[in-house]
Amino acid sequence: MRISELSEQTGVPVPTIKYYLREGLLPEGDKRTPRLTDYDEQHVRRLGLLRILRDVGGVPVEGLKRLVAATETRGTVHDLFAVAADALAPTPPPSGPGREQARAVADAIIAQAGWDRVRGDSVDRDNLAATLELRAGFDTHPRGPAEIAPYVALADQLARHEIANLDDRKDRVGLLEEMIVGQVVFATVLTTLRRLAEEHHSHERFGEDRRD
Amino acid sequence: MRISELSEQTGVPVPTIKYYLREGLLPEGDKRTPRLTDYDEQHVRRLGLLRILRDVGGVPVEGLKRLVAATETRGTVHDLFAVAADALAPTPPPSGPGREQARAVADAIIAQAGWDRVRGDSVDRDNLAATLELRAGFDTHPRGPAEIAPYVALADQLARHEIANLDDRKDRVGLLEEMIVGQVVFATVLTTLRRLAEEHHSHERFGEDRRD
DNA sequence: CGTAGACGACAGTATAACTATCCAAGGAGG
DNA sequence: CCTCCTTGGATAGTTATACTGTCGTCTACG
Repeated sequence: MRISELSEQTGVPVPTIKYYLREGLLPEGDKRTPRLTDYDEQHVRRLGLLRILRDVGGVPVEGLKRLVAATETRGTVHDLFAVAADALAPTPPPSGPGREQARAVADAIIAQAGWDRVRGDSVDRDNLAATLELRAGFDTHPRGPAEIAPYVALADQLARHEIANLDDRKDRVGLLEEMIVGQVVFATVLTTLRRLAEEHHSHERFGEDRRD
Repeated sequence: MRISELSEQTGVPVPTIKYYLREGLLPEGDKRTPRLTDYDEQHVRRLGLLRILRDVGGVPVEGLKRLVAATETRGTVHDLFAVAADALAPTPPPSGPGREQARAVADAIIAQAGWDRVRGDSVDRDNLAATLELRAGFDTHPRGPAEIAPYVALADQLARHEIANLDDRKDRVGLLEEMIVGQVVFATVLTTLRRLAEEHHSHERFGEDRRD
């Protein structure tokens, strides 16, 4: 199929496809002649994946590049997932004054959860620390790790559920795609659902409350 | 306190403070004379709030403006929360071909959850629909509402927990702040924890799996 | 009384993610 | 064979967001 057809099928404009090609997000097509390149279903699918990650998940193009690079990872599927997790994680903000302590708290939370398969240099350890640090800076509350316990339990549930539901017939990259889409889409869904649920549940407590 | 002091205390550069002032995110200080304006603790706090929402939650300046405007809402605290939810929700992407059906599904999910206090025109109804629509376009799977049920249950739990934990001594805007920070910070925390948990739990199923 | 710092207006910058233009050439229809 | 449309490839331009910098003036404070 030609580039124009690829564009029609996916709804992605031709210049954008060219851009993705340049950035290496989309593999080159089959170059029949220097003037005619052939794209196939694989390209349609990849483009769909890229669009859903960007439009729904807000994953930046840089992250998409890391993800594409991650698919080259050798080793077990577990290794592949670990590299992808780093690719998907935002780059941690520059560390402030309380980072070291926050990092210790983050590590403690992970240990407490029993997540002993998480690499010591996982990007998300720093991300967790950074968030904790900023939060601590805002609110002078005590706010110990106890506050986070329910979220840890929830995340654990969620992860078990999603890992268990992956389709075993797929190949390694297929599994990765399913995992990523699930992660990104359901993170968005969950955030939206949570806002909806708070709107509903705030009625019981605050439906009559006109405090000033 | 002078603007330079406000800057030092919060770590936000003076030009940025001026920018926030121009945009109306920060209330004007007390103008003692045309050349001397006095800022106080309230400004320090507000600046901290703005920074945490932007740096941790990635809330765009536009959203912050809507949030500031929301604090003017009359009515019950529940009404206030509802307006804030709309302010915090991303603007739904332009609707595609399957939006109407997706919106019906979204409404059904909300009804099924028993969230009957959610306004009919809540922005998040459209957001949920938009996400569902994009997801459906990617994967040709059946993927009925059953798939979403566990997330609904989780969001319900989460919302109950957070509403119940709000500090009753605060005034309406104080409650709003606490709710917003909780929502934004814990959305980020949960996303990070989930990636960590998936890294851990993928080991059990895929730790030896080198499939090709 | 001299000057550092504040105000306010406005212009400039950085980054991300596209989008547009151009050109030469190949290929499909007639 | 001729014509015209489309492609590939390179490069330049655009839009949006979120700041950041400069300038002229003026005044509170030492």
